[in-house]
Amino acid sequence: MAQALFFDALVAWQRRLGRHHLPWQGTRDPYRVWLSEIMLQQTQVATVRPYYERFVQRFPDVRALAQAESDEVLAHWSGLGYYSRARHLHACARLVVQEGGRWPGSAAELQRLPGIGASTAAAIAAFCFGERVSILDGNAKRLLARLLAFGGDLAHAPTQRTLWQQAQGLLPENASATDMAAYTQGLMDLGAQICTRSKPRCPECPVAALCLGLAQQRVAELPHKSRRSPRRLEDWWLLLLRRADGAIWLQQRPPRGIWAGLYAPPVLATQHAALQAPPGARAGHAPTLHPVISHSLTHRELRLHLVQWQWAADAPEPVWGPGRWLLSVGQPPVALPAPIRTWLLEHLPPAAGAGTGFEV
DNA sequence: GACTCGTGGGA
DNA sequence: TTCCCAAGAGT
Repeated sequence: MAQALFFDALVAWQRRLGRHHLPWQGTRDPYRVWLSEIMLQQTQVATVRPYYERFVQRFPDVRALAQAESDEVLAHWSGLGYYSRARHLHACARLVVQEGGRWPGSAAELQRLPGIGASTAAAIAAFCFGERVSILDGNAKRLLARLLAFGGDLAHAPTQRTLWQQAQGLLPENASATDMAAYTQGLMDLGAQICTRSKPRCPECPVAALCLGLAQQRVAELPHKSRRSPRRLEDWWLLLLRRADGAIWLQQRPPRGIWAGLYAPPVLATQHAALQAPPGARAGHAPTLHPVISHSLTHRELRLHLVQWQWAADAPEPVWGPGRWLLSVGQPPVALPAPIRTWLLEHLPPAAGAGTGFEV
């Protein structure tokens, strides 16, 4: 197919009808572009927007981020998911600051930094430096699979590499820096607005005349991806130690696995263990069993059983550590898993001096 | 290569 | 309800 026609048509369309007012646009500051790309990994624009705004307000540049405590960085990521992104983000910021605050100037070098893979590196390099490299995010995969009538199974890595080579081949040798930025944004915008997963708006597509998938009437079946994740069911027993003033004991989770590094009630493996009065509980008081919370992750379906015990006024700190008592989820922000945050918002006592309206 | 890692939205 | 998946990367 005619590569130059596609590139030029997409650039022109992006300038006229693409998105230009997202919070992370209108800058070539690698810090902001990088931050947005990390947040947008596997996460929709509408979800990211408020997180991005809060994050840049608190951490306006890479030095501010590098100097922050990891707990506070995680707290600002709380609810966004895939928390290893926040850990890598923080490590990456410290590496960049170590290098005098200078970012690598190419996609190949960017990709060596933690949390930056091939597609994110290409996005940053194209937006900030106009480098002639192609992204291959979910939008680009879907769009290019249809455009090229590429029927390979995208669940397989070799197939993705092939598509990436095709994507790279669509870039004109003499593509300018500003065109590369518009083109890269165009891939994302066309995928998000026109070449959508279901009900693509082909009549409005600026490259419909070039689309092999459309010509072959295969748009609905492309892209092809096998394998769906089996989701196994797990029961977690959460120990809610409640102090007389309403505070709840939270324990920092281990550095690997689900909710790594976040704060949550201690998790016990069995119902039996959760129903044994923990040391420090008020004698003679039975536990309260709260309604089960169902929470689904990519590979698991969690059933969270919350078992609440009253904490004796004269008891020492709980033996489960490191941890902390929590009276309010508001200020300062705390790194909580989403379902735990939701539950605490309903069950913690109203904030002292309530009515500020910023408890979330 | 196959798994793992969150959360919310849409069909 | 159930499934897919969204500006993917690390192990």
